[in-house]
Amino acid sequence: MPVGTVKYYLREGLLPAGTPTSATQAQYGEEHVERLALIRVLVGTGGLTVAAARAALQMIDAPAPSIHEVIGTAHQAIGPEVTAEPEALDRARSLVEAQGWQVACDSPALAQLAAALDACDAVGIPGMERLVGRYAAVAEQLAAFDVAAVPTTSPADAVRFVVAGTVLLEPLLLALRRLAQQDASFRRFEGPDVTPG
Amino acid sequence: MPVGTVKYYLREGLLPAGTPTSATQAQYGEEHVERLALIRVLVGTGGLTVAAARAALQMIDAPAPSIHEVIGTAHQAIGPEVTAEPEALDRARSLVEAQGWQVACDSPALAQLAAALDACDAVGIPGMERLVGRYAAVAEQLAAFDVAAVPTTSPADAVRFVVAGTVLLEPLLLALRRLAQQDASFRRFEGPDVTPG
DNA sequence: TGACATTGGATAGTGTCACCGTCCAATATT
DNA sequence: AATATTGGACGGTGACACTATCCAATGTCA
Repeated sequence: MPVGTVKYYLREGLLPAGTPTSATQAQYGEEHVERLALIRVLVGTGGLTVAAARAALQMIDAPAPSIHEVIGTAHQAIGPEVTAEPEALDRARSLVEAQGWQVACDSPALAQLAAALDACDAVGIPGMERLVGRYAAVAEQLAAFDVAAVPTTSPADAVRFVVAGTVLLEPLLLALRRLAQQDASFRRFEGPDVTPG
Repeated sequence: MPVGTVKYYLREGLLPAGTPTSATQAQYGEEHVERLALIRVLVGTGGLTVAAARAALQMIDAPAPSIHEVIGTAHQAIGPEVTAEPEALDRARSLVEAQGWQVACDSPALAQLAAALDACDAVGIPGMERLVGRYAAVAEQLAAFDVAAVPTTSPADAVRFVVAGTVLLEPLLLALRRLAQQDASFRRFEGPDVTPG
């Protein structure tokens, strides 16, 4: 990892300064190395901006007492900032309500859902209602795994898991979906029989 | 939509030029408006770069005969370019094999999966094996919906659906997962009883 | 002890990306 | 004929994640 990048992360407050031993020297420990790995992963694989990564790391440094709160704050810090029309938000809210989900009515994920629905409408994806229902059912399964996997050993562990998991399992999920799509399309369109010709 | 942006898309080859009626005039039709909406959605909500969007649109303009091929090419065009170590790639491949999935052995989604797995390792997410297996099962469900929903009315419709669906259903899925997480964490951590205190 | 390399800190520069502003000449419009 | 609009070319802008340069102070080694 380039030195300049480390300095940049120090400057941006992602990486805490070492304990200074003199005017031009500071001591860094194992914790700093782990922190750097976490930053690289959040910014690199997770695709977070450094601002979002800073917010995420601050949550890890100062864990909120309630894990439910942590998840909400993590979503706030991590998710892309999306603005949606009020009526689109209402649609998203009613969809969530139809699923029987309890979510904060000002959650940024609602705006993200609203924007995604609007986008699908704009290009006219056929059979969206059915698809959304099934996606919601699947999302519920995923969330059950995620939340069940949150360690209860200590608040710090829980926060770290929530932040890292929320960010890192997204690319994992998308990659798996793509691979599964390739398999499914192979089964459906290439089939067991060779393409005639 | 600002005029400058439209000009930019024209310059970048995302939007085909209108039929010129004179040296300083050109005719645009409904198709161009639809195209603009598609572009906005791909680069806005879908988060594609203009280069990726151009590749995606080129697929729509010149549909490959086989839909399976289209999906592969779409993943190539749309997905982030990720490089992974050979051993990480092998791990991803063996995971895919364990699922019984048939995928092209050079699919970019494999590199994405490998990178995601490496990232999870780097920060030490506990219980990854179980989680990955469950995520894979869920991804299989999703892919089944997706592929079953591909219209067979015409190759053009199919390609359009695949490209738009691949891109747009990702933010939808992520938003739904976040909302479902909030609900699940509410149920687990806030519970039916009010926090004592 | 003295030459040299390294470090921390500050500052400014780089490359990329999506987009926006400006200009000009040619054409519509009134 | 006067004015407005358009297409096209070109350069500028702001955000972002770095990256290079400089300097003074310190560490290291002969």
